[in-house]
Amino acid sequence: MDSDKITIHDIAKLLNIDSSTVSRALNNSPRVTEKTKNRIIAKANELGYQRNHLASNLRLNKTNTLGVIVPRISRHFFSSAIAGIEETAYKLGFNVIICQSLELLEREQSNINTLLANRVDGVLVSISMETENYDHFEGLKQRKIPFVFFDRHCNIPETSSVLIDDFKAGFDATEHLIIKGCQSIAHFSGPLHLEIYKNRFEGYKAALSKHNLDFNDALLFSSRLMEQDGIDNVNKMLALSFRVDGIFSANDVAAISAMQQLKREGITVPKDIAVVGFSNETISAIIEPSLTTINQPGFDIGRSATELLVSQIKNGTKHTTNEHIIIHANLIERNSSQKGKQPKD
Amino acid sequence: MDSDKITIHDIAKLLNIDSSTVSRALNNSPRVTEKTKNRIIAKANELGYQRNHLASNLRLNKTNTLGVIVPRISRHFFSSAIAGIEETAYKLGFNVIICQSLELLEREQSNINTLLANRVDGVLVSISMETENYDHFEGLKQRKIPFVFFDRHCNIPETSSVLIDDFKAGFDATEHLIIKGCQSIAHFSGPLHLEIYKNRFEGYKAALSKHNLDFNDALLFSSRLMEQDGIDNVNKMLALSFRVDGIFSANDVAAISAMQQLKREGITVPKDIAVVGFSNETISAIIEPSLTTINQPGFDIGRSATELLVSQIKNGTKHTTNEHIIIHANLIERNSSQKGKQPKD
DNA sequence: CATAAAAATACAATCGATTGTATTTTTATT
DNA sequence: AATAAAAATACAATCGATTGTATTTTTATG
Repeated sequence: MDSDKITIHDIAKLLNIDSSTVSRALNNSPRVTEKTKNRIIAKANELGYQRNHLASNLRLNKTNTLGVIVPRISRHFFSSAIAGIEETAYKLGFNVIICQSLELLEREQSNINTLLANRVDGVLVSISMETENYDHFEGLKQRKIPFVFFDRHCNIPETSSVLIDDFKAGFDATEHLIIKGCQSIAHFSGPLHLEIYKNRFEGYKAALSKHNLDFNDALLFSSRLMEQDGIDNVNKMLALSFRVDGIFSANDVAAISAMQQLKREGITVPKDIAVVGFSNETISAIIEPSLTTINQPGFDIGRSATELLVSQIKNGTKHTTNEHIIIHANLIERNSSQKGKQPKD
Repeated sequence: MDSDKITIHDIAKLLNIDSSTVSRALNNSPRVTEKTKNRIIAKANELGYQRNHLASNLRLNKTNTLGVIVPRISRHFFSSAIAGIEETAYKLGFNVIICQSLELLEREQSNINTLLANRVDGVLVSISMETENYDHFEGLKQRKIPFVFFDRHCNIPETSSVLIDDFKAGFDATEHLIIKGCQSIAHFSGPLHLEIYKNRFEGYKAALSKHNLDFNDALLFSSRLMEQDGIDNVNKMLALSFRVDGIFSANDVAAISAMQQLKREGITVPKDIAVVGFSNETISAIIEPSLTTINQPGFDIGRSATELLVSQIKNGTKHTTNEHIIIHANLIERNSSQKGKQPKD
């Protein structure tokens, strides 16, 4: 009945053998005969034995736990990534502790302390918008706790990451607008000290350049890409002395609030101004016009980052890894960029 | 330097006292003098001591971990609830393991096994749509692991839950439609074996009854309330021999896909048919027309459920609790229900 | 059959914190 | 100063699994 109180000692006693043999058998050690192994496993199943991870982990000095730091769980991209992380982690025998930075550097630091106190075996991080200073990751390095950045990474030596090719995605998004006929394309960027936004911006410039369009400083709007920022950007943009006919926004949230503000101002998307977003939030397929955007496969990124992290944990500290995995992100063409055509469903 | 390797024994040695005294001091036991307590605490801080929870938990036979089972992390309501759970749990000194059932009974059962194997101290559950059979919760009961339902609960004796008043919310939503002028209101329900949907449905009927409208069986559409279900429901509804002028959907997802299908069919919301949803997904404020809906405060529900669970854990198994907390859910009036008026932003 | 080599299993310490019991130290009382 | 009572601290076992070393059993070989 009290099947959760069964220990290897109980099994040992019932079988008249030593608990060390039971332990070895259950860990499939070659030091135990196949025959006794089978007896032990049979008895363990019969009793409903479940290994006590606390004891095991204490002895082995590990926790089998991964820490995750994301800006915000409720963002679709991050909740998908977490789904991928959890699923992969459980499969590989790890638990997961999730922390939100809420885009605040201070909270990100305290998250790391929480994870340190919990002695996690490794950490997955997508940094906050405020993070320009990476000192708080030194604590992890010192204690030789491996960590992997996903999506929002930073350029410090000897770290690993799982990313999309933000340069290419920015390029694709911008080129798409150009092909659709845009000549004067604004870019709504996030903080440019973050690699992802820098790279998307570089991609934007490269696409302009390829198509012989000049980059105009006045068309770059950098913000935190919150809802209000999309509105503010549109207002600033409309105050310019020349016309804009396309917007590439580095996230969907700002793209959508921008579209709404444009509508309020009597400007038609995509006829007057075409819009491309980034991330493929659930809502983007549903609003009208539906939003052309870059699909960031959150689940895959989470899975891949977890696999990479666990492989680093298993390899031990033999070599400080510096691996970078690129996950493919494709453009999803919807109505907000169909310049010249009437949007249809 | 190796501050994560400091143990109570190190402190004891340096101070020439016994490790048991150190342990007691750090746990603020009255058996240690204030003076030595201070010396010990000072030394612990100096060395950057952090308690090894594995060892402590092994001895105390607990994990300080809560399990959470939700249908899907990426649903806005659940990710908000999880945010509330995590925040509260960390404050109270607990970690959290999150599992997704993906609305599948089988996965829900295996989630419970995962949590059992991890020896969680308590579980928070929002059951899947498939769950009609509650045997898998028996395992928790047998091992005296307390669990609290939140939002999607079930009617088994001796359990606790944190809910909104679904009856009242259903009543409010329906009455709102009636007040706006609807006379023939369809209800898109979830599986009626689930308490929440049953109660919302009862609220719907009660509102009709209060306003002397007959309940018509043909206007009840029960489904899993996925995107496709909203579309299917609309099609069935339009095939009826009489006109419908309002829809109360038990979630936003189905409400939104229904609105889109209505639009495709050339029916105007809210003029021809007014719509009220349930849950206040992020998207609901953004689509056009914006969706009138019931706001379920996910964060608060998560917080409250966690507090309840932890109090049960701390009380031990002295008495099987049977507490039910009701969190207020308010109607958010938006454009989709403004019958007779033109929707505006 | 004897004996060395190999295989299988038992013994015992360990991970770090906790806690009942035993011992030492301090305080109070005469 | 002696002694009992009380307070402070030390000792040692424990939680359950793991693992290096020691011992026993089995197998192989002459």
